[in-house]
Amino acid sequence: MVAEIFRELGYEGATMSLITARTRVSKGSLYHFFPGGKEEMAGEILAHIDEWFAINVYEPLEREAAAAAVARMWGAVDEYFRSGRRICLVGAFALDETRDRFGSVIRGYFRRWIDALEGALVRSGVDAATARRLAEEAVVGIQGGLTVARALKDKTIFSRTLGRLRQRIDAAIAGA
Amino acid sequence: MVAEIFRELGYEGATMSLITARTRVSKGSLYHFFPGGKEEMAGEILAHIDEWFAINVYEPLEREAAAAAVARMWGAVDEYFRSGRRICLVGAFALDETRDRFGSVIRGYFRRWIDALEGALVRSGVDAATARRLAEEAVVGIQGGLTVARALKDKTIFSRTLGRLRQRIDAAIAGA
DNA sequence: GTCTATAAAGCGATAGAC
DNA sequence: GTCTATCGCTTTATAGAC
Repeated sequence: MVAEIFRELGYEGATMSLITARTRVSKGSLYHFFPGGKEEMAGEILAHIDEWFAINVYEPLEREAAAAAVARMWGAVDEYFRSGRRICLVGAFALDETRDRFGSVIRGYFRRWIDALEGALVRSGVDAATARRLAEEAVVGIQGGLTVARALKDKTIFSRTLGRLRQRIDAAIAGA
Repeated sequence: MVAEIFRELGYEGATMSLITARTRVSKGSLYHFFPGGKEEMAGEILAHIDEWFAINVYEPLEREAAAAAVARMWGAVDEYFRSGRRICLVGAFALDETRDRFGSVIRGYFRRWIDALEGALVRSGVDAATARRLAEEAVVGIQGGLTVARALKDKTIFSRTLGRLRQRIDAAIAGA
């Protein structure tokens, strides 16, 4: 709910007044739950996102049968970003002045995603160099797809991007 | 100069006080040149970006020999984004609340880029469906590469992304 | 715990001297 | 044209009643 306000308007755009108005929770209560104020709220939202990706993306990629985990990733990503209607808050924070504030979380999000996908591809028989290249390409492509989809107000761009990346990775797994 | 402040901190993060401090031009003078204030400044910066891309990217793609124009695009893009040290202000604006304010400029930037690249690929003999797919993939990939490069503070991600996209498009032109 | 009222600071923008 | 001083408003954050 609050996360959606940040996703829609960015860190600066999501003012406390707007958050109280939309959640119908007063500032007093908001500061009761988040004594650290806005920064703590955003921090917990980022932690929640990281937890979701850990459970639904990173851990399956790290632990489950590689091909199945990769297949599962596409579904999870498509679901999470609502097929392109939602942007990636971590990516958005990486581009503005919040970058420094949440730098380590932002770095961890992208690094772990790329590393986990690379690992799964290696385990499924793809050679190391190709796995690294494909993993980086996938995470980069997803971010770009979300950005351009929102810029053009055309969510089909994200779907097509996801489809292209999936096809390429599936081919590498099949050919391994 | 001012553009760099916006690129670094985003629309909200680039406050007028900060702009006066860094440019050593007082607010009075700033408002003398930009009566419309901050919004006008950002608008002119976006217009300047659009002009640069029109001259160095779109028009060559639309007018020059297709293969040469595509080759030129990679150089122009790498130069403009300083090999990944600079982000795309248009992409950043697409993700925050400025999206609505500059919506048509943002849409125009991405649409014209994809369309121009698609056109050049078609003219160089690539079939229509493949050209559209490759053009979209390139612009999406560039945006994603810039985002992830900044998030991981690793500009080599952008270089590798550009290399991958270039290779794929060159192969399509060569095979056409 | 939840609220209203308000403080303190920073914001974009303006006035007016020079 | 450029500056300083300041306006009016919004921001984050707090105080204190209930």
